Amino acid sequence: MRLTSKGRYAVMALVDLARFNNINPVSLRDISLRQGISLDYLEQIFSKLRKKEIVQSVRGTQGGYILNKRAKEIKLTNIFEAVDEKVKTVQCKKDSKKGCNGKLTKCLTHNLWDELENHINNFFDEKSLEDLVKDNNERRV
Amino acid sequence: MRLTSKGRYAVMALVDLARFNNINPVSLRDISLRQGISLDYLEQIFSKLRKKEIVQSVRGTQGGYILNKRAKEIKLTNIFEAVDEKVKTVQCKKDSKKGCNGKLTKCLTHNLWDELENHINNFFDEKSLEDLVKDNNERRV
DNA sequence: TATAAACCCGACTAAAATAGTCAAGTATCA
DNA sequence: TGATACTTGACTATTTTAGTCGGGTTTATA
Repeated sequence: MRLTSKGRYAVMALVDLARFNNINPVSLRDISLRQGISLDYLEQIFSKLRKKEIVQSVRGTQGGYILNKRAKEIKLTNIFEAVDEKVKTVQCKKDSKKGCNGKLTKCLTHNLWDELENHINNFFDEKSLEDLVKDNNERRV
Repeated sequence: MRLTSKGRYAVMALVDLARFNNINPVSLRDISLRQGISLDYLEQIFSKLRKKEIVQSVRGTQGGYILNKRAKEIKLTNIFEAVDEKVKTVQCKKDSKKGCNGKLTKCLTHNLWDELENHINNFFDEKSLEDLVKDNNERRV
């Protein structure tokens, strides 16, 4: 099991963005430099974040992105969903040959993966962007 | 983030094995048929489980595998570790250019991934093979 | 003692996913 | 009008995954 870079980058970039928010739009170029993430890749990621209304874009010079909601209201779940990073455990539904979708007796561990998914998602549901920014400021002091 | 088949298969196979334990060794061929997992792939997986002393092998005709410990003592953590399925979140240590290993100011989200890892590992630490077998028997009734 | 069942081991490979890159735009400010 | 920055979609190299394949060795049993 691994978390992909896309998800990590999305969170890193948004924490970066959240710190500068309410002042001016932040350009991807700046985030790219500060966080060491490829600009082109960031553009892909922010395109998704914008479509899911997590950020707003400001075009033109001095443009960039701003948060579209308060940091408190943006949960990690929302971020991961936006960039297609979801916890996948069982594939029972997709392919009728594998997994257990038809037969009641199969998939001895189905329940387990469900539980695990819930466990992880609870963690993501509870953490907001604000929490991360705060957490960061505290450690900085 | 996804859980790979190797980890899922390992758990499925061991639950299957645990149900028949204390009677005779169970052959991979049987597990392969019951669980729909490629025999060759199972052999790879069980080779790792054996090296980590989770199962014992019995060679020759009528051979197979048996658990090397009581089902209660085999935690999911042990299984995942054995098949190299671990929760990977941050790569800070490996590559000195990326991540945050040197610099104190980088990696705004380092703490987060640590927490997440702990959260998931707690789940795996608590679940034993016995729990899964029991859980299964209950639902079967 | 021959044979078949089963484990053992390492190399190979096809397919998918990931992590980007690249090119050609459009909008806006100064 | 030029520079900055977002927008979009196609392309691609690399890595990982999920196996396959071909050869072993061991051992019960007929």
